[in-house]
This record gives sequence, C-alpha cells and structure tokens, in this order.
Amino acid sequence: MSIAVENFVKAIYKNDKNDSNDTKPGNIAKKLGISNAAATDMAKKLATKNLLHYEKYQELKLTEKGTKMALNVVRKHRLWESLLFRMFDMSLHEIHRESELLEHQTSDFLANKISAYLGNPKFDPHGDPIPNAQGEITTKDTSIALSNSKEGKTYTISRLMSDDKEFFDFCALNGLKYGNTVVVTKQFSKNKMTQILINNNTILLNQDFTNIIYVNETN
Amino acid sequence: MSIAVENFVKAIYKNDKNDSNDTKPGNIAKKLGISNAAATDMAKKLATKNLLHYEKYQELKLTEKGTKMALNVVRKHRLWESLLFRMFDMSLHEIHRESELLEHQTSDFLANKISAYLGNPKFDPHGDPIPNAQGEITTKDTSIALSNSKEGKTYTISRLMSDDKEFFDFCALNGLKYGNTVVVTKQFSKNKMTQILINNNTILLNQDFTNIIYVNETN
DNA sequence: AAAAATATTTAAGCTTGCTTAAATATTTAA
DNA sequence: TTAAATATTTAAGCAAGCTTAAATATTTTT
Repeated sequence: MSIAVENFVKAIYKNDKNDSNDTKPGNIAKKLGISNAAATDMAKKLATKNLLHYEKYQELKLTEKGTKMALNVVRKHRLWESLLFRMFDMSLHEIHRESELLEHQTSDFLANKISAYLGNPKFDPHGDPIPNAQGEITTKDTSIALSNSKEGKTYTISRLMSDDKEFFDFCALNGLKYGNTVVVTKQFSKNKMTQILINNNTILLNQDFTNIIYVNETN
Repeated sequence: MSIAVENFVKAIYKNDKNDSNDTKPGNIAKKLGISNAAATDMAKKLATKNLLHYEKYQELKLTEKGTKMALNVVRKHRLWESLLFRMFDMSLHEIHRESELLEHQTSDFLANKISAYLGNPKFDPHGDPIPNAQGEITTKDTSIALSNSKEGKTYTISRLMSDDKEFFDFCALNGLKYGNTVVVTKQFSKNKMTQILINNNTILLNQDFTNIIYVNETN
C-alpha cells in the first residue's frame, strides 16, 4: 500500500489511542498536514478498500484490516527507532524523524530480522510498546500521565509520548529519560503544574509536558 | 526528489557505467519496467530541471547535478547493503532487494552515521565502490571481467555485478564470493566459456556470468 | 431555539507518473 | 539505397493525492 495510505491509517490509529480528539477527517488532516477535503476523499477511498468505516459527518473507524495495517507500520517504526537508538549516537527526535520515513520501505522480512537482532524487544526507546509480527501488543500498560501522579510518590519514567524536538531537547537536558526515577514533590492542581525532583534537581513542569510523560509507580 | 526521479537518474548512471547499451529512453524504460513513452516523458521533464541533457532521438546524458543525485542514491544503496550484510544473516540478493527501497528514504545525516559506524568502507559486499559524502568515488578499479581473464592465471574475486537472485544463489553454492581465489584453467574462446578452479572444484561458466564476475590478478 | 461559528463535504482542477495507440524517425538488412 | 524492422516520440487518457472555493451540515453560543 502507498505511503499516503499507510500514514492515513496510522494517524487514525494513533488519534484513537492517544488523543482525546474526535477521529474525524479534519483532525486527521491536521496531523498529516493536508486539507480537510483531501482527508475526506481519502477516507472514502479507503472505505471501499475495507480499511475503515466511513459515514458522512461521523467518526472514522478502522476495520480489523485497517488496524492490522496501522499496527504493522507502527511495528516497523518502533523497531527502526530501537535499532537506530542502539547503534548510532542519535537523539530521540532524530530516530523518530528517520523512522518516519524508513517504516514505509521495510519488508516484513527485514522487520523480523531487526526484531530478532534486538532480542525481540517489547518497547522502543520512547517506552512505546512494539507490536509483534502478528500485529499484537501483548504488554499491558499500567503507566499514568505525570499529570495524574500523586504528591510525595516516587515513579519511574515509562514513556515519552511525543515527536517534538524541543520536548526531547528539554528531556535530554533534565535527565528525563526512559527508566529514570522521579519524585513528585508537589502538584499545583489549580495551575495544572507538577513539581518533580530528578537527578537532585527540582523542576516545574506544565501540563503540556506532564500529559505526555508517562510513569509507573515504584513499589 | 521523488523515488521515480531518483530511480531514473540512477538507471542512466548505471547504464552508462556498466552496460554496452545506448543510454536512450528505451533502454532505461526496460530497466525500470516502464513504457518507452513514460521514459521519454520523464527525460523531457528532468531536462527542464537540469538533471540531464535531452535531445530528440539522442542519448540521455546526466548533467553534473544529475550525476551527483545518482551517486548520492548509489551511496545510500551501497551503505545499506554493507550494513545489512554485516548485521543480519542475509544473502546478497536479499540485501540488494531491501536496499533498493531504503535508499530513497535515507537522509544524508543517516547515511553518514551508517558510513561512520562501518568505518567508512570503500566497497560494499558486492565489491562495488561506495561514493563518499561528496559523491566522489576515490578508489580506482583495476579489476577485469572474468571473460577477459587469462588462462593459467590466478585471480581474486573483486565484484559480483548483478542483482539477480539465481546468480547469487549460484555464487553462494560454488564459493564465488568477494575476496575468494579462482584459477582460470581454460578459456574456450569460440564458445565464450571459462573454466575455473575454485574451492577445489572445476566449474564451467558461460558469458552471462563471466561478464558480471570481476576479478583482480594476484601478484 | 435561533444565530453564529465551525467542520465537513462536494466540485473543479492541478501535478506526477504511468498507460496504450498512432505517428514519425532511425537503424538494419537485403 | 531502398524496404523492412525497430525505436522514439506524440497524443490522449487514467489513477493517486493533493489544492482551493463554494455548498452544506453540525456544533456552539447566546
């Protein structure tokens, strides 16, 4: 299938999974940087190919076939991220940027080779789960957004859910990294800010960031 | 530039380099599996972009800009082949097949990372030279086709210039591999066949193969 | 519940990269 | 050197993926 189609189903999949947004053509269009008209067009086309359900003015819903395609692309993306991160001295933003392209030109055969080489990892360097060759995510995610964390508790960072360079630069600068420990020293609920202690530094995060940093409570 | 354009200039470059064929639209069309009309069309279009010189019924000639683009794609192709060959248990045909896709979605940045990781190799697993980041091939090729080798002499294999699965299967089966030693035991000039000794086996090759197996005389 | 704001859809049109069929030029062979 | 074979070009047309502008529906606000 074409790159445009792969990106379209992937965008729907991610929108459903991560965002509070409606999965309507307009939202997908925004993510992909195309016009609303183009998204509507594409949605109609993909409906005839049984990749999604389309009804005028309703939300887009991936079919099983569409979901499978999306997961297959996501798998390749996250495997590339894992490989590039391990092999080369590249930032989280850089591995994302490259994987965004490579994911569409990777055979299942090669994806399996990469996976085996890495020891069939379950998570990528962002902490995102890697679907297996059958397009299944077998791990269950118990992590919560830092915005929902509790004052006084200690957590480990499990996911950095973004593809924004500035965010990753900030993370790198402050030790916010997959696996690292943070203590939530204060929740400013009115202002929706969270104060944390990391690497002996106290930093204050606003909601833009606490919504995309996921953590697990330490036992 | 688009995949179609990259493949077009690459095909011209390779046709000029390796083949005795005229570099006219028809020949390029054959290589790319498109119609003659499509190739003529594309040639005209690329001429306006200063990638090649086009004159009706004449051969296509890459401009400096076009050559640079071709070499950049070739560089990425050969770097991928080198990386995949080193990392994974993949055949020469398989690494070629995958690299044919990956080459078009690889930033210069990533290509340089791959090159550095591999120690900036000068040759890929086929023995083909890898252009540097400036698009230059700095090595000089002293090798000759096995069809031009001399009876009684000993050679080392320097290039396997093909992308055909059957050819590579044959090579793998018979120890025809980059760096290996062959003795030319007989040249049957009338029938254009070459008898060689390799791994203590005598095998008889026809011109289809001796034209694409390149060797260097051992001193 | 109606008006205003917003989102979606339709329509028309563009570029890229292909196709086939017909016209034209070049090359090969007699 | 002319006829036959072959190759190239032109012309018309198609699908994919986009665009903008206008029409229509939905949602929000008052």
